[in-house]
Amino acid sequence: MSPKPTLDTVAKAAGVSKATVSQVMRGTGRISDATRKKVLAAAKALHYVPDERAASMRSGRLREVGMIIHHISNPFNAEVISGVSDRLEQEGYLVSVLDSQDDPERQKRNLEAFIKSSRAGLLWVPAAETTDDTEQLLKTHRIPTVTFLRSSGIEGLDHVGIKNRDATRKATRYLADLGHRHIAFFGGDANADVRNERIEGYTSILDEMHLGPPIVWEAPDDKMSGMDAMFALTAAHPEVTALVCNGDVVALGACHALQRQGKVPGRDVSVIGFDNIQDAYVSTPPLSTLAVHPYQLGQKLAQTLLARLEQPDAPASTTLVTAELISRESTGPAMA
Amino acid sequence: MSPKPTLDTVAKAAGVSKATVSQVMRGTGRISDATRKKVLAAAKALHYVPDERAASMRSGRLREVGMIIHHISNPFNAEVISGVSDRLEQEGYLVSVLDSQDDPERQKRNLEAFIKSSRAGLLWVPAAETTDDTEQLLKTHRIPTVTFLRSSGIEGLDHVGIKNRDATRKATRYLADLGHRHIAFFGGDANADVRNERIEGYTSILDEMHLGPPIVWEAPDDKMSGMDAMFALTAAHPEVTALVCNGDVVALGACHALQRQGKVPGRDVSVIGFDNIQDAYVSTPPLSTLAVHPYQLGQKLAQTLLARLEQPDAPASTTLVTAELISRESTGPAMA
DNA sequence: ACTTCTAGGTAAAACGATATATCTATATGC
DNA sequence: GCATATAGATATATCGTTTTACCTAGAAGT
Repeated sequence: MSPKPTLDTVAKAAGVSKATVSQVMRGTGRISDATRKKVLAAAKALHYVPDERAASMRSGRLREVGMIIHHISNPFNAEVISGVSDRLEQEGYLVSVLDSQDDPERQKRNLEAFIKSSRAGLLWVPAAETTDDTEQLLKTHRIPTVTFLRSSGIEGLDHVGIKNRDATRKATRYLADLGHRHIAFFGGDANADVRNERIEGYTSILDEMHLGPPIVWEAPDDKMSGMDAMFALTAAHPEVTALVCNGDVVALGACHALQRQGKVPGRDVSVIGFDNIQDAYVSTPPLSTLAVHPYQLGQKLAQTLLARLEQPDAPASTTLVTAELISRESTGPAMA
Repeated sequence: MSPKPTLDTVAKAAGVSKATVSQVMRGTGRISDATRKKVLAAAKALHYVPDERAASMRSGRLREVGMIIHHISNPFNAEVISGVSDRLEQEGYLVSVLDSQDDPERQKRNLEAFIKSSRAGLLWVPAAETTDDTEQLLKTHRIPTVTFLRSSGIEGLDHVGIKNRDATRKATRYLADLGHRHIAFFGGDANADVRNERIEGYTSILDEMHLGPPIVWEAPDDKMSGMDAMFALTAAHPEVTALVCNGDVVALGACHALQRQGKVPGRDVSVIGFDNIQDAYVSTPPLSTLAVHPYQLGQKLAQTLLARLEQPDAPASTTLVTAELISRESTGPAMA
């Protein structure tokens, strides 16, 4: 029944002033041991918890950062979140997550709510078709923002991403060294920047090793679609014996398709995924893939935001983390 | 360079008082059309956005609710979140999510941060080993809370759950009707309430149909562990020909184990999962499962919280949604 | 013409914290 | 012994809103 205790409540109970209580709670060190104990006792007894809203309003220090990501259910993202939270919690920040579901409308609503609620900064995976007015929103409100995985059209934002070009170069060269001569790039959405970078890496190796024209095949990023797209690809290009994929999920879909055709991934057709999700190594056969450590990426992300908050006017930074090629059983030498 | 615009900024620009601007922004309808237009124009020009913190402090109305869930990456949970958000956004609430990772320590930190930041209410999946002091925290601060999926030890909280007992009764009877005589319950953690309810349903059918003593087998909730546990189960109980599982993931793990043993799920051993995740119907063979519609569950959840916020002193409610049996190819008649 | 009502607007207090300036003893310097 | 530090506590202004009560004109009623 009693209303929420405030500084005043505690002050009265301890027989001191509000100012004193405030100083004790923040540990400024200007208060004597005797009164400090008194105040702490009173605070504990009343279950007093300071109201962050009031504190942040007056002090101008925000202690909460937001994340807006395209798919909260993606296991990779979940690991990123955990890396971010661990690092930012150390500095006393709370990290709360919004799911845009890769929907520009929803993302805009998220962003508007985000702005109203005054957070210190934003970690953001821009939705696929982010509209200009959404970008405008971020620009005019000058929110400290770090994008990750995907970059935005906005100048001057920090970014943490993956060395995509590098990664697919590694994967493609690996397949070529195994003797494959007809390698396709499989999966993803045509107008995605990230995918284009990956295709660039793939194509560059093809060029360097004179392996003919690139074969690039689209497929939405789920298993089912991956399977269907793979049926289409094998019909159109029966000569293909190796796949560099835009993601593990779609790669697993492709493997399924192969199996339904009586082929064995890793023997008849080699498949390399991207992401190293858990399913990649419990599938049959285990999937070769390009692995990025999402937890570390999350920590890097947190680090970048902290630096930005520290120095709001520093020039924008771009950090790219390398992907490592993990060879499992879905890849093997080309058959003679 | 200009600092963030406030009510005052807009008021000066429009040549009216703060109070007037405030009324226009909230649409109280007491302001004439002429001045309203003036104010709105000024607000737009300055990109003014009200500060939720100040507003909520004064009005006492909170417009943000939090969710704390055990695994943000679970696709089922992601769907729940989306149902919750859609419903609560209609009422002008922002929904932000924290991931406890099923870790009691992290959950407690989440909760403490949550309390400081003053949100209207909490949607909560209690972590597996939730400690007493965590529960105490919620109780003493009287936060409007709805638990879901798992229930807490706290009296008087609303709850939205699944008719677990009912679901596994359906599944077990279905298998028995297919002629199976040795049905095991597979997966989950020994001391989980939800699992116990499911085991109860399973056992009750065994009793009614005189199918011998229950066989209950533990397994952590990932594919790999499911596979390993299944090897152990077949070794210990070769007579088992059907499985009621505690989740799809673990069920898929079991199917894998069967395949590695040269057996065919649905022919040699029938398997029923729980959750109906996307993988369940793109696996080979597609997995029979108990389906709960997570989006609808989310909406129900939002509805329950809204009702609680409306009537803080209403008696606690419990809502259970039914799970539907979806029969796919991982189940079939017992072999003669 | 005089009261009474109402519409449209505003001043000022409040929400719960922090920050700044100020106050009062007591300790210190010479 | 007198000025001056200094430590410990406090009064008060402030952050950006909402709310309440009040004010002022012109409209309406008689």
